[in-house]
Amino acid sequence: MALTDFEKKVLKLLKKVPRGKVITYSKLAKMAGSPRAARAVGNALHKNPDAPVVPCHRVVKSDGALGGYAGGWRRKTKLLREEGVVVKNGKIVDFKKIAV
DNA sequence: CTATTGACGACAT
DNA sequence: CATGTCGCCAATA
Repeated sequence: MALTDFEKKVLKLLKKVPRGKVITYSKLAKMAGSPRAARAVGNALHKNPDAPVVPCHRVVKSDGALGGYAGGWRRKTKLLREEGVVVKNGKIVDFKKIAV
């Protein structure tokens, strides 16, 4: 998959996110070293070399919306629910409480 | 090197 | 609260 350093960093950070919690693209970008590169982060995840190694579904938008997902936001929502995250109408409930 | 694009963010309307 | 516009960064053509 020839991932770039930036993408690798993002993936690695994402792996650290505990199950049942979520993280925002911007926060991930910030940890990766570029606080405004939320889009670039999304792009990295979209390429999705993750599979079972990186929980892409735990990445959401800054306002608590799910954002996108390679397999569709429906799937993302379902996975989050499985981990104990309550999602309502495409938005995360108590997002602030479960966000890392 | 420049142009286009995309799983975003903040602000204006 | 919903939608639209501009700005952001990195990857790719």
